Amino acid sequence: MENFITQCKKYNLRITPQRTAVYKALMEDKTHPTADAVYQNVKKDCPNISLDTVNRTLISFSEFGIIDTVMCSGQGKKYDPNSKPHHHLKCVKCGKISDFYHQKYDSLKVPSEVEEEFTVLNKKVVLTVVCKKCNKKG
Amino acid sequence: MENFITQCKKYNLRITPQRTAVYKALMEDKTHPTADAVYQNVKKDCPNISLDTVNRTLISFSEFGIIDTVMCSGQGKKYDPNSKPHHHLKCVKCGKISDFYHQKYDSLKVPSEVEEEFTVLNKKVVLTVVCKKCNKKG
DNA sequence: TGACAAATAGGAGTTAATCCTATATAGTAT
DNA sequence: ATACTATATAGGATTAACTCCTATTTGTCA
Ligand SMILES: [Mn+2]
Ligand SMILES: [Mn+2]
Ligand SMILES: [Zn+2]
Ligand SMILES: [Zn+2]
Repeated sequence: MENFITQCKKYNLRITPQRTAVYKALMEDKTHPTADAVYQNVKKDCPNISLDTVNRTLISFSEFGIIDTVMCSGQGKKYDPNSKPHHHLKCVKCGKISDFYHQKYDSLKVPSEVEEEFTVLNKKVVLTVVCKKCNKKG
Repeated sequence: MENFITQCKKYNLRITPQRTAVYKALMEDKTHPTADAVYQNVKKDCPNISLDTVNRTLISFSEFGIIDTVMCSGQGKKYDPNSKPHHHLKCVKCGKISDFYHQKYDSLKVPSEVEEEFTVLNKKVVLTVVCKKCNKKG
């Protein structure tokens, strides 16, 4: 919790009851929750919180790297027709996903425990980033 | 294109003009398109195709590993409050994302070209898979 | 304690994605 | 070739995720 206060001060985020409740709910969450799932949890502590506030809070936390995004902001699912071995940069602000090529990453071995249990269709390294353009903006 | 026919036969997908057109459009696409973007491209060849068909086709292609998904099926963006170094298994059928821990992956170095241009908030290896449950179903 | 920018609730609006159903068609057997 | 049947399709309806809007409240700092 001290960590929360430190982070908020660092990024000039006001310490509101809503933000605190969202942070707490996240710290207890071992899943990969959707905004709505977080909303449902937070409501226990903070019954009047709005879904919009939860969404805004999650977005700002992710933009500062306090939490990671699994699927990023933006409109619609995205598909990847590029079948060459490659890796991804995913901008947490604008949602853009760019390819990069890096041989050292191509040769990663899938752990055998995983291969025994799952059919692996694709593997890549995904870096969550803030891109140059978005860095300039704010 | 022979590849397309091979894949379709392998998975018992009928070779329809719509499916062919979607495949062609994907092979020419160097971006990470949304279903709607694919739809707009395919319409040039195939003006009467419906968005629903494009969506279904993309989902089936991704389920067979013909293309990869960047953001997966399912409802809503997902956030990740787990701040320990870990990696992801993303089931392309049910959309579930599970954590796995694998030390060899934790120590990946970010290429310096990337670090110079981007602020890196997080890095992980993401494996697109079909999970055990979904494998059984079909 | 007062001033002000930041944050919030709640509802409206906007898209993406899925579902539904009647029609069409690809593949296969005759 | 022809007929048959499961598969696939178009197009519209519905659902649900997300964002935007505006009046009101609240945290922070002087
Ligand atoms: Mn890619
Ligand atoms: Mn995770
Ligand atoms: Zn960006
Ligand atoms: Zn699954």
